[in-house]
Amino acid sequence: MQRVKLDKIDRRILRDLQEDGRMTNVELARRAGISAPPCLRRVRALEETGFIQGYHADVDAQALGYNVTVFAMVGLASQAEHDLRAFEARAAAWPEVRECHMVAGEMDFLLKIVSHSWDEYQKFLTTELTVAENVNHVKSALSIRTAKNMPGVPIDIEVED
Amino acid sequence: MQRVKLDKIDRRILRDLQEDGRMTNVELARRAGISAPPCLRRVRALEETGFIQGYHADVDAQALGYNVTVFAMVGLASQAEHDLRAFEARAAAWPEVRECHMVAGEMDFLLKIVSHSWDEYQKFLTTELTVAENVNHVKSALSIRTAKNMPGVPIDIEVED
DNA sequence: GGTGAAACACGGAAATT
DNA sequence: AATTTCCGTGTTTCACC
Repeated sequence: MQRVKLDKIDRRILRDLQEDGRMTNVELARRAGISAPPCLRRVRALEETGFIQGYHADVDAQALGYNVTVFAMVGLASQAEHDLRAFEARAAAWPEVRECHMVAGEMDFLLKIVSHSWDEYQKFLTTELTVAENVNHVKSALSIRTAKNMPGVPIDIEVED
Repeated sequence: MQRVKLDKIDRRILRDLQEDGRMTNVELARRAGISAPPCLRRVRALEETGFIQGYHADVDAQALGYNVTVFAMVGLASQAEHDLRAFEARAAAWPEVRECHMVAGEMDFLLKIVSHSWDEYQKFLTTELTVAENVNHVKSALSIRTAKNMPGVPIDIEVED
């Protein structure tokens, strides 16, 4: 990762693209207060230095039948680095597991899992997750409703460079 | 939300745009096996019916100095609908709170929070979250590392229409 | 869903400060 | 060194089949 400082224009670009990833370069430039070519160069630079890691359409999970989101709190029997990595690799391979975070506290991993139904989740839980190597215990927190779901991070453009 | 069935081409479009939200319409059409104009019509229809809720650049949180991600498990004193809504409104107004899910289980809400540092998080915790109306207890799970972070849902194009 | 055409945006190169 | 203007190329998006 580059440690070059971002100026106000860069942050403005990041904020706008985080808000609307399909904004055209001319509109982006207009908002940033510069002309299109340097704006595009900045975007390319932000992509190449990894500040922008990609662009994604936000697909409505429920519209596709994914009605159930569950956060699974997983405790492992062994926390040796090799065993942690092995579990992470297994979690990454399950398509219904969308996020896998190693956390400090009473659990070892927090997983965000999407399913078509509670039954489907239970099947995944009993035939995949709880029986996986080194998994000690799993607590499931079913998401009833999502009040906020903002991608990315807050970007304040009004700070000094 | 429309309950019209998506055909294989629609699912292909959704999958590709979820993967790369800035893919050009001609490339999208080429992959879907149709020409550009009908492809664009499908994309617009998917946007208007809400299957596609938006497009977002995936900004590297760490590169912007957000080194700390915390999952806060919040228990409320009162679970009356009015009080739940009040807490959700408050959570939605905090910019560092990126996600707020009401969950079933031992807690009431699961929040995903980003901060520049552990200190900044503790300040938020002690001056905002724990002192907020109706908040009973908060357990913080600091994310050590993220092994997987896939946006959206798995989209299988090879199912019958 | 496909075809053709106009409007527009992208992405160089040269000119400007 | 960076931004602005200009222009060729490709894409988007319209009307129509």
